[in-house]
Amino acid sequence: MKSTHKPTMKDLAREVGLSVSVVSRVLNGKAADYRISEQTQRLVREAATKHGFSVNQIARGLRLQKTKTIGLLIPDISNNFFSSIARTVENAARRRGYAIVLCDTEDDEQVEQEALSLLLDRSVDGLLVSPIGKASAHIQGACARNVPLVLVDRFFDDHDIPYVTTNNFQGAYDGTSHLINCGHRRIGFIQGLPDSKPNCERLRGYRQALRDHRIPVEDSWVQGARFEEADGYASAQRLLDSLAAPTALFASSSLGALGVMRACLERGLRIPDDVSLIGFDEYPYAPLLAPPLTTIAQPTREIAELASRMLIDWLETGEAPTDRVHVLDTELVLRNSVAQLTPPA
Amino acid sequence: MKSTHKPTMKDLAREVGLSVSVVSRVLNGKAADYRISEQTQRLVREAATKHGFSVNQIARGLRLQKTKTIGLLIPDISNNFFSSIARTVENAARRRGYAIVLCDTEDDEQVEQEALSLLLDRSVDGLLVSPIGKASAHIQGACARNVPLVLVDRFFDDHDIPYVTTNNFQGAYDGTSHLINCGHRRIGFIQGLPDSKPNCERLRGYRQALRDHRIPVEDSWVQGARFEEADGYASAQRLLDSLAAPTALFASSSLGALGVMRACLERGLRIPDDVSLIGFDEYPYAPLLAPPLTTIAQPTREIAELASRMLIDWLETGEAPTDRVHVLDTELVLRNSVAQLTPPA
DNA sequence: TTGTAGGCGTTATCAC
DNA sequence: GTGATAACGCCTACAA
Repeated sequence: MKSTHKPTMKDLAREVGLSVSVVSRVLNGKAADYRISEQTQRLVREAATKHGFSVNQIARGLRLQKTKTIGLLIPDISNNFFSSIARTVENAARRRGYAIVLCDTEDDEQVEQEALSLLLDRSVDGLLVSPIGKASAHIQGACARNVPLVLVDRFFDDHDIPYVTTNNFQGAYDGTSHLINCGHRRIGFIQGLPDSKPNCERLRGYRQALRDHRIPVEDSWVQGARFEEADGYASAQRLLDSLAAPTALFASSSLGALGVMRACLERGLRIPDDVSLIGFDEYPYAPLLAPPLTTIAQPTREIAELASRMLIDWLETGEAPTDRVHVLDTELVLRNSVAQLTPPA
Repeated sequence: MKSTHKPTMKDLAREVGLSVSVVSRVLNGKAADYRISEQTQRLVREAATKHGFSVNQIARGLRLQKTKTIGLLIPDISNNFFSSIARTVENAARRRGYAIVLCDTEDDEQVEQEALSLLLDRSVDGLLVSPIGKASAHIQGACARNVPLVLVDRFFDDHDIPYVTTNNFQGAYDGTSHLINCGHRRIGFIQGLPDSKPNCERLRGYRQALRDHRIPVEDSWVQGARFEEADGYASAQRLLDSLAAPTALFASSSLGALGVMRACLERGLRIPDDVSLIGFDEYPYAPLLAPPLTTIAQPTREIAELASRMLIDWLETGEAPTDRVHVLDTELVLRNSVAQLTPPA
C-alpha cells in the first residue's frame, strides 16, 4: 500500500483516462441519463473499487448546499430518556444516509446558544431540538434561516415549529388520580425545570387531578427547579419536613424520583409504607428498585422515530410536515411504590 | 429582516467595499500580520456583527482539510456507561471548538463498518472508538489513512493504536476476591461480548482470583455472549439450573447484573440470602436497587476526558501521544448484594 | 457519449 | 495595507 491519501474523482479520472465529469456521473448513478457506455462504466467502477473511493461529503456539501447531516441538540445525553432518543434517532438517520452531530446543552441556555451556532456553522441540513426553556431568539433564528427544525419532547406552543412529544398532562393526571384513588390526599409534586413544557404540562395534570377530586391545591406542595437527582433529593427533604407532610410524592422525572428515594432512605422512611411514590418516565432499572417503582412510561422509541421521519421527509421533499403536532400517549406502569390507604370503593 | 440567507464573506466585502481577502484576514485575527488599518478592521467587524456573520465550516473545511469535527463510534449510547462517556467527550470537544458526530454501532461489525465510512466520508479530523471485537480491517484502514484515532474502553493490544481503558483485570480480580473472602466457592461469571478486551480482562481477573485462592475453575461457570439484559437473564437461568448451582454471581456488565436480578426475582431467589451478586460498572440506580448492588466502579469521567484530550492534542500538534496506553483504576463499591457465608478469619 | 468551465465559501500566495 | 488569483473536491449547464 503506497498512499495514505484518500482518492478523489480526479485521481480516478486520471487513471482511467477520462474526465472528472464522467466519473462523477457514473458514480452518482447518472450513467443512464448520459448514455455512458457499458465499458466506460465498468472501467470507472473498477477503478473506484480498486482504490476504495468514496465521495468527499465536505466537497459535495459545499457544492450542493446539503451536508446529509442532522444536528441533535438535547439537554442531557447521560439521562436515559435522551440517550434512548439519541440511539433511535441516530439509527433512523444513518439508515437514510444522514450523520448525527450531537450537542449536549446541560440545560443551560448559554450552552444551547453556543451549540446551536456550532451546528449552524457546520451547515447541518436540519435540527432535532429539545430546547431548554421558553421560545428563545436563537432557536427562532434557525427557523428564520429556513433550517428545518423539529422539536422533541420539549416544545413551544406559541410558535409554528413542528414537534413530537408525550401527553404529559394526561400522564400526570393519570398518575395523580391513581394516588388519589389509593386514598392519598396530601400529594407533593417534585418538579423539574419549571419553564419547560413537559414540566408545565405535568404540573397542570397534577393540579387538574386534584381539582377534579375536590382536593385543594397547596402551592407549597410543589417543589423543585431542575431535572436532577440532587434537586429531587432536596425537594423531597423540604416536603417531608413540612408540618403536614405529604403521604405521597409525584416526581416529574426519573432522576427526581431517584432523589426522593435517596431522601427517604436517609430518613428511614419506607416506600410505600411511609410514603408513596410515582415517577414520570420509565427505565430498565425501575422494576428492580427497592421498591419496584410505579411509573408513567413514555413511548420513547416512537417519539424518536416519528421526529426523525418528520425531519428527514421534510429535508428530502422540501416541504414542512402537514401534521405539525404529535402528542403520544403515556402508560401508567403499576408496580409497588404506592400504598393503598383506604379500601377501594 | 429581509434575507433568509446566511451571509458570506463576499456579502460583507461588497457591503464595506473591500476585498474578500481583507474580510477573511480581519475575521481570522490576522489583522496585525497584515497591518490592516484600525478603521478597516472596525468596518469589517461591524458589518459582520450586523449581519450575524459566522464562518462556513464546510467551505473552510474543504480549503483547510480540517473540519473541526470528531467521530465518536460506540456500541450502545443507551447504555449508561457510554452515554456518560459521550457527554464528557462532547463537552470537552465543544470547549475546544470541535463538534461530535455520533454513531452507535449496536455491537454489530457490519454497522460499525458502515458507520466508520459515514464518518470518514465526512472527513472527521479524528476518531474516538470503542470497537466491537478484535482488531478489524476497517479500523486499521482508518489509521492507515492517517486519521488520528484513540480507542476508548475497548482496545487492541496487538496494535499501536493509543487507548484509554479501565483496569478490568484488577477490577474483576478484586470483586471475585471479595466474593471468595466472603466464603463463596462456587462463583458464576456472566460475561458480555467474549471478543471484547474488557470482557477478556474481566474474565482473566475472575479466573486469576479463583486460582490464587486454589479454587478450581469450571468452564461451565462462565456463561453469556453479549452486554445485554436479556443475555444476562438467560445466562443466570442456565447457571442457576445447574446441579451445583453457584452461591455467587459476578456480572461482567451493568446490564448483565440487571438480567441476573430479574432471573432471581422470577425464581423467588433472594439476593444476597440465596445468591450473592456483584456487577461490573457503577450507575446512579445501583444504591437504590433491591438490594443495593455491590459494584466495580469505573472512572468514566476521567476516561472520557483523557481520551478527548489525547485526541485533540494529537489533532492540534500533529503528533501522536507519547503515552500511548492508559489504564485507570477501578473501585470496589461495597453495598448489600453479597452474603457472608463463613465468619471472617 | 464525453469534455469544459464555472462556482459553492474559504484561505494562502503572490503581486501591487 | 489591500487585492487578485488559485485551489480544496465535487456537480452541472453547456458545448461538442
